[in-house]
Amino acid sequence: MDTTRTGGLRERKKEQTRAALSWAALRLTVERGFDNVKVEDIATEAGVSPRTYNNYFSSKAEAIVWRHLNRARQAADVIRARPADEPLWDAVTAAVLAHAGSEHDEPDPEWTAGVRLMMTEPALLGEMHKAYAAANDACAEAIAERIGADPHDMYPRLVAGAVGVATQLASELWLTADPPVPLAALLRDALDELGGGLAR
Amino acid sequence: MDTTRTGGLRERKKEQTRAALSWAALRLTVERGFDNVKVEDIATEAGVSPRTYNNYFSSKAEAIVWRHLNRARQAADVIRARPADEPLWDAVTAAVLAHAGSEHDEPDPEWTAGVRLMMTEPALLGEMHKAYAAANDACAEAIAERIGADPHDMYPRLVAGAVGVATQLASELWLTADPPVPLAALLRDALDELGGGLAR
DNA sequence: ACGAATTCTTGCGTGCCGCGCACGTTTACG
DNA sequence: CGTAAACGTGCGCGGCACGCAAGAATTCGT
Repeated sequence: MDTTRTGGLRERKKEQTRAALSWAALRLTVERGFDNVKVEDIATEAGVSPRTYNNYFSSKAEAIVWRHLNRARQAADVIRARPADEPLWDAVTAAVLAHAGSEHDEPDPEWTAGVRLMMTEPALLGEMHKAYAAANDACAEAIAERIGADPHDMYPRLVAGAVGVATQLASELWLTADPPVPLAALLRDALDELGGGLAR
Repeated sequence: MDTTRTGGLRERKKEQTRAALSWAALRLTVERGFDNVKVEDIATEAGVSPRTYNNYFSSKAEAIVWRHLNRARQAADVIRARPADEPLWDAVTAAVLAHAGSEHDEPDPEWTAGVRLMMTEPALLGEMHKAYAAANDACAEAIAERIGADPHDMYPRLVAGAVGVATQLASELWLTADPPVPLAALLRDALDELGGGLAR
C-alpha cells in the first residue's frame, strides 16, 4: 500500500506540501527578490492557505533555506556509509567530496541560484548560518559514532565545524570565481589544508 | 577639544547612543526574555524615540548582538599587534588567547549572560552566526595583511574560519561545563588540534 | 466496515515590527 | 554668523508571526 518506504500516508503528504512550500518560496524569491514576495504568494503558489504556511515554517527565510538544510543533513549519512576501516579524516573528506557532485560539474542551475541567493540576500544570511550549524551538529553526531566518542565532546564537533567552514568557503569562492573552477577542487584544497594542519 | 581620539563630536554622540541602545537591549532581554521586551522599552531605556532606535538597528537581534560583534572585531587588531617575526599560527593562537581573558577567569557576569543568551534564544542564533561571520572576515583581512596575501584568497579566510569555529565551540563548551573549566584551556585545546592537523 | 478520536487546515483577529515620509532641531563648515 | 547637511522624532502603513476555535480529512479500534 505504501508507495515509498515511510509508512504514514499523512506524513508523506505533509512532507510533500512542506517541500512544495519551500520550493515555491525559493523560486519566487529568486525571480522577484526577497521582499517583493509576500507570504500569501508563496502559500498560493503551493496551493495552501497563508495560515497553513506558518504551520510549516515560522519565517520566510526558514522556508527558503529548508531545502539546503535538508541536503546538508544528508552529509552525515554519507559519512556513516564510509567503510569502517578508513581513517576518519579520509572518510570525511571522501564523503564531502562525494556529496558535492563527485568530480565533473553538473551545476544544477536551480540549486546554484538558491545558494547564490542565500549568500547575497542579507535577510537570509542568518538563517543560512543557522542551517550550517544544524548540519554541523548532525555531522558531529555521525563522526562521534564513528570514533566512539560522546557527541558533546570537543573533537568530533571541531572536525564537523572545520568541515563546515571549508564547505562554506569553497562554495562562496566557487560562486564568485571569475574563470569558473570546479567546486570539488576548491573543497579538496580546503580540506587538505585543514587535515595537514594550519601551523606550517 | 576632543575627549577621545576620534574627532567628530557628532560621531561620538552617535556611538554613545548606539552603545546605550545595545546595552539596554541586552539587559532587558536577559531580565525578561526575548519576546517580553518591546522595542519601545529598549528605546525608552536608552532615552531615545522608538523611531530613532530603528535608525541604528534594523532588528532587536541586531541591537543585542552588536556589542559582541564589536568585541569580536577587535580580535583582528590584536592579531595585527603581534610581533611580525612570529609564525602565523602562533600569532593567531596567542592573539585569541590574549583577547579572551588571558589565563585566569574574570567571568564578567554581564558578558557571559549575553553569550548564554545568544546561544539559548533561537531568535538570536541567526544574528549571532552573522556576527561571527563578520568577525571572521575582519580576522581574515588581518591575516592576509600579515602574510601578504589577497583578502579574497582561500588560505587566510580558512584560517580565520577555523579560528572562529574554535572560538564558538570553546565558548559553548565553557558555558555548559558542569565542573567549570577555564575558557583559555578549551580554546588552547581546540586551536592546538587545528594547528596540528585534523588528519591523525 | 463503520464510527470515534486524533490531526491538519483554515479564517479571523491581534500585537509588534521595520520603514518611508516630512518637519523641527542640532551640528559642522566657510 | 549664516548656510547646508545630518540627525531625532511623530505619524502612519504594510506585512508578518501566532493564538484561537471551528470545520474537514485521516487514522485507528473493534
